[in-house]
Amino acid sequence: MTPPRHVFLVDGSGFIFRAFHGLPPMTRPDGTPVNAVYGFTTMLMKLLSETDADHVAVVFDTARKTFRSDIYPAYKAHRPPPPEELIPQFPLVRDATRAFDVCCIEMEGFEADDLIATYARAAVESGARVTIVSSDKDLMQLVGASVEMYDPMKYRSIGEAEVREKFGVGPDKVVDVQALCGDASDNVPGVPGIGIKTAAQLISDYGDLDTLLARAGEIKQPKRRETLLENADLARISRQLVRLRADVPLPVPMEDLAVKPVNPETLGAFCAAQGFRSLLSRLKIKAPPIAEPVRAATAAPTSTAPASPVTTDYDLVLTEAALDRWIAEATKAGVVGFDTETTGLDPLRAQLVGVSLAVAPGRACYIPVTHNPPQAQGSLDLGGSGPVADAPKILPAAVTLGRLTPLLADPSVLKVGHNLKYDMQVLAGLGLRIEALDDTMLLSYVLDGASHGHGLDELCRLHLDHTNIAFSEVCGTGKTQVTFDRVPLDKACAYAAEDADMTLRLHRLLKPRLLNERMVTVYETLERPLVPVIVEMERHGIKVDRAALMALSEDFGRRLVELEAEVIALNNGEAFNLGSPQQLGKVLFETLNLPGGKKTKTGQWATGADVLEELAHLHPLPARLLDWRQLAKLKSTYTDALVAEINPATGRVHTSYALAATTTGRLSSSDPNLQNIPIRTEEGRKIRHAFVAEPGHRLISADYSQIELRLVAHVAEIEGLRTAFASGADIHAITASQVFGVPVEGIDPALRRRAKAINFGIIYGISAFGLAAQLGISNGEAKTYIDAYFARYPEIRAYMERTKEEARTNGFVTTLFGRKVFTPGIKDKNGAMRAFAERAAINGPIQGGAADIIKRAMIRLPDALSQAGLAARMLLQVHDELVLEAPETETDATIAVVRRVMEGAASLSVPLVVDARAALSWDEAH
DNA sequence: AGATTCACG
DNA sequence: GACGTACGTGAATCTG
Repeated sequence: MTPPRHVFLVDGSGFIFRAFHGLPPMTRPDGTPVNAVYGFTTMLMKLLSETDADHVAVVFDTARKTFRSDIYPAYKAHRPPPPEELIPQFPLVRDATRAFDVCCIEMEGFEADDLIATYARAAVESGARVTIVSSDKDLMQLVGASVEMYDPMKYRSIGEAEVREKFGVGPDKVVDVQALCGDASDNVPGVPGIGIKTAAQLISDYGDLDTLLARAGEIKQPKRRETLLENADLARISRQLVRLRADVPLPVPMEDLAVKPVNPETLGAFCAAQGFRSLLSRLKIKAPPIAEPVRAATAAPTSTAPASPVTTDYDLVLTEAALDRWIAEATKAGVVGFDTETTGLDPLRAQLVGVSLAVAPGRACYIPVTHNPPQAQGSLDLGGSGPVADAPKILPAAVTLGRLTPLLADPSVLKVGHNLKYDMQVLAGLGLRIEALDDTMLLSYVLDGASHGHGLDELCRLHLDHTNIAFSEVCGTGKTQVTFDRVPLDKACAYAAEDADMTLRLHRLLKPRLLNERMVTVYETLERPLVPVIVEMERHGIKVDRAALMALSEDFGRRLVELEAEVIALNNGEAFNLGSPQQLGKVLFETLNLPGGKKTKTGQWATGADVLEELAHLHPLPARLLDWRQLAKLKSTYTDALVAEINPATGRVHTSYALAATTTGRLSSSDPNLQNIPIRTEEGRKIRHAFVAEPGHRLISADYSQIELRLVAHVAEIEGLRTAFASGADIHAITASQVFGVPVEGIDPALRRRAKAINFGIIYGISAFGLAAQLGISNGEAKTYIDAYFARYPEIRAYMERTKEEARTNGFVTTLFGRKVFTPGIKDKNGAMRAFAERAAINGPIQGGAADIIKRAMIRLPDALSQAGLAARMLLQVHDELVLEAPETETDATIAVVRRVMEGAASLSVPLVVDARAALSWDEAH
């Protein structure tokens, strides 16, 4: 028997819980939930393929009762039973472990952590290194010279430095610190009032817990001294609870942990039974490497560079013949991974540098279009000799683009990209169009929502166990960063071809999931067709009146100076930074001694607008400061910033819409954000007034009236609201009348305002606290309103319960178009977290449904306009509003088409109503 | 980098 | 009984 050299101890129980909460729900064909099993299986597959460990075990907890409950009955006693969907997964995870021919270890009366401690000790004593696969902080006490931890979900190693970062002390003192600060999630009491920071300080000062407790009388702070003296026993008990036992008799001898080669058939059978088809296909791809296991090699590389599952064959295309071969191959395949490389991130300014194509996994090429590799110093090289002459010669751009154009336009060849919006923008600048496209970013977004990001690198790590070449590795960072056209061709090829290759591989994995996971409709009718529409909107941009904005900036700047002087004067001439909430808090509540100060959760004085408004009754300073803040915000975020965003080539402002960013399916806008242009105040509207139409044109603003409340009425089937909407009258007044039992004519503005606030509250998953804060009334009063509302519209309560239940069962809720809005935290043991998730779940179908409807309208609008012979262009989307620019002579006809398309984008049990107007500026059109 | 504040729907 | 809350975003600024 060879002694172990590197032992892997996997915390199975810990992983199950994290995977369950961290991964979107998945079910086997028979309905058994398997998301944690899937996460576990991929994790183990990855670990085993990458590590040089020669001994591996997965360690589990058994029953809830352990020796610790004898010491302290409350230990972990408050934990709720595991979620129902998790229970069937416990045995399956053990099956998964056995499918890899890896040992499962567990023992009555001991936690997995104690077994891990024991095996780690045994391994270290026999001279081996140990890696504990877990992120559980309770295991951090075991870290040492030969023992490290590895967090399998964050791909992060935890050594002494990371432990010190977490606990403020080295691993040997972790137990003492935990004994003092306790652990709420395990019900370890600790010493009341002592948190992790204080505990670390105390242990650092006194060396260890026993010394500290013996000398507690010397502590200066009276409060701290007393609690320590009083709770010394509690600290000692806590230490017993957190200290892991390393002396458990080994249930399985160490030599049994020796790694055995995986039997692909056993593993394949298991994956097939669970419906893990993506893993199955990966197994098949990996068939040769598995037949000759990576870990059989004694000097296997460490985990940083996982072996690629298939051999890669990346070709740098420099001749017309090669280019033609690749294009022919792509055409024959009918599907091609596609990516562009450019000189920058802004697609309107970036230059195309090269294009990569992938025709099969591992088979890809890079076609340079315009490269300017760095010239050797001092060599201007006009004579054709020297280093530059040795650089490979690329095809003329006109030839390359000429050959690519028909491929891109060919509707029978599917171009698969990742965030194709970007590539389409760049190509559009060269007059190239793409027909027939799929976007892996959008596929990932509709399938997995916000459970993880949708960047190419992240998806490759997640689904393909592959770490892409980093952009920074190719182009450098900071001052030494170069644009892609300066990168040597071989390096550029390796990077660019990989992106196209990985995109195609992701597509093979993600596209088939659409059908199983019922996402075909959302992807095909809402997401994919929106891409070219957004491309056009972004490229077109909107005109802003530069002179008007600059004049506003100056005006705001002058008034800011005046206001600052006034505020300083009101602070007895004492200068401070008006933009610093911290300094302002001191001025208000310490210098001026104003009452009613609240603290934020970090212990700072809260100085939000609501606080300042309250204080305005007592002192002139807060009101001045509010004015200052408003102008400072408008100047820095809008007037100054927007002028800087004007594209010199077009004279217009071009925002960027994120298509895969929000949890609910909405778009978001950035660089600059044109979805939060001011409107609520008079000063703010001046900024909106600077968004204008070109000469001879008009801006048209068309917005859905009350679309979210209409969706509530429809989705929750609220009869009272439905009839109210059908009548076409003022919805908030009708609500007020129905809820408060007053005839509509008798509704005063205050009552209407309350009804309006409740209507909004419903959309947000109402709470008495939230409504009270909104209306400035007591919680109790808010509750009576909500009760009255529920009494009048009983269907709303049923909807809320139904939606929460849907979220608990599935892990997501759905919109009327079938979009999934994931609801992480819906089963969190923390009540506040859970309540938050519940409100988000209630809001999901409403906000998401409205997002679906306007997306559908946006997709239909361009065709509808051109069929009507209208030249109008869509410029902006602001969630429930579309902004268009139309020739002056066509405004009425355009409004008619826009209204028809928007109102007809969905057929609900309540009418969809659109308000639309045309004017010279956005302010007047809205 | 995180917290705070505030602009929008 | 206390806790911390309205839902969803992005940008600027201060601070450690």
